[in-house]
Amino acid sequence: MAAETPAIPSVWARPQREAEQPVLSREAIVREAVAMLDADGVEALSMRKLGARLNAGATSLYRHIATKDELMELAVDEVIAEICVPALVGDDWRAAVTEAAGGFRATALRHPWLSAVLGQAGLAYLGPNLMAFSERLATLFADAGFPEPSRAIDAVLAFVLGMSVTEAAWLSTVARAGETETEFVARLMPAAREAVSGHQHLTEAYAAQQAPDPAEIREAKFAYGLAVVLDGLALRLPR
Amino acid sequence: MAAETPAIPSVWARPQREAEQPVLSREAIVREAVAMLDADGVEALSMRKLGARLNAGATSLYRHIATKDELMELAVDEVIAEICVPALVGDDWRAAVTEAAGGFRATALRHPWLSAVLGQAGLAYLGPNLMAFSERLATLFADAGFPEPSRAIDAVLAFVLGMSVTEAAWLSTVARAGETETEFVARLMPAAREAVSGHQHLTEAYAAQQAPDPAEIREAKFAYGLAVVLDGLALRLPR
DNA sequence: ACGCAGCTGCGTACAGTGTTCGCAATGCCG
DNA sequence: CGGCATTGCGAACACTGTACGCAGCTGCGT
Repeated sequence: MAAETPAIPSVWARPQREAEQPVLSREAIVREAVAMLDADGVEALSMRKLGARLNAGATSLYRHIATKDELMELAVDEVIAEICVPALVGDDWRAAVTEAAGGFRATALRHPWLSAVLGQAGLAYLGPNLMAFSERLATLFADAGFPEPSRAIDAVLAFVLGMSVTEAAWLSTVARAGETETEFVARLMPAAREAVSGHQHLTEAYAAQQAPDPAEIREAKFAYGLAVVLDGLALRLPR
Repeated sequence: MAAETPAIPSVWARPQREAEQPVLSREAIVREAVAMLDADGVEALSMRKLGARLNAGATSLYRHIATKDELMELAVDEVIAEICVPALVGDDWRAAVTEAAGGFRATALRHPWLSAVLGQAGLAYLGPNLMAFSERLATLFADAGFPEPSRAIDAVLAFVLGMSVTEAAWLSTVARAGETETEFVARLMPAAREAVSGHQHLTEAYAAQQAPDPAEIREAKFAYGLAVVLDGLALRLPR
């Protein structure tokens, strides 16, 4: 086996920073990680693959990031920034909260891995974007006149998170199967019928919901539940 | 290197089914898996370790279980069985729903890995115990006279799941640190103060909640949010 | 202008993961 | 007693996250 050519030292021989790919940075890593997570889900993200996408070795990433878990925290905070919480205009706090809740749901569905990560690490993150999100929510509820804004926030966030977790997990399963939601539902029908057999109310419920589009059902569920929560909160407003 | 001794065939030489440990069965595997998950969390469960705990090789488990994901589904359904939903007596549906919700939360906190798994798979499982749970909830809400029982169920389940996910993830983090909740809170204080600095309402909220026991705060949050949801649902009862 | 320190990238290596496959042993049934 | 289906298992494969030490580049102080 011949040794490699001794590599004449020349400017032209040197690779000149690999096609001018900009340097590895924490921001670039997080951005690319989010892209990979969006594209192929949480189990498709490995340090080696991520490094390859950035024209870098796997272990180079560790110069900018302590551990994969930390990378996940950063990715979470990155997408949290997408949610926008409107300020309160007039006294229509319901509209504002509804928009914020819808924004959270939209983000969770756009990045279905988010729910899985939150399930493992909770909302205990201290990232700046999550903090800003919470603060905007807090001002919203405080401006609306709620006596215990943080309690109200916790209630609506719990509902929104629970809904989003369920929906996102379902969508991930559908995506893994590589089918559309309607196809998947059709293919799951036999097993579902079998599972609910012998349970009277469940069978009725299954028979009842026959909307053309499963996405509409999900959206209606979310709207209904959110309205319930907001109604409950409204009772706690002074006057 | 000498070959092993040729193993004289004798009754006494044969291991006689390894200390009379009962045979490997699906139920035994799931039971032990739940025990390991409870003890050391979701990342401590590996097929090899699980096999070792059952005096078996890792790959022997695959005779009874198709894949680790399937094992997780079985584990989830196993612990779901712990939640008991009371039947409706009289017209006090709030008490019944509150008890069911509390049961869900208690189970989720007793098995903190549950939320992590549900975060990846949602409530889309079709296990018999989950089905029975849903059916009992459905009869409860139907008996209470709700026009759309499944909508009501979805709303309260979303809230309960969201709360439980958050709490369980927090508790898992605390457990990984190997401290009590109060210790961990104390150690996290500086970082938290730093994170909320510059956010007026958050700072106030942090200053406000100074209960002696963090567990009490969590419980109060849950009770408050659940009351909100139930109030909202009550408005949807006919009459 | 030069030397040196520190930062960045990376190849190798390690311990561990889920899962497949072929082989051995066992228990059951005719 | 013979054959068969089931069960357990060791080895192997393709991966994973990450520690470590070495190379090269950059920029600073003198």
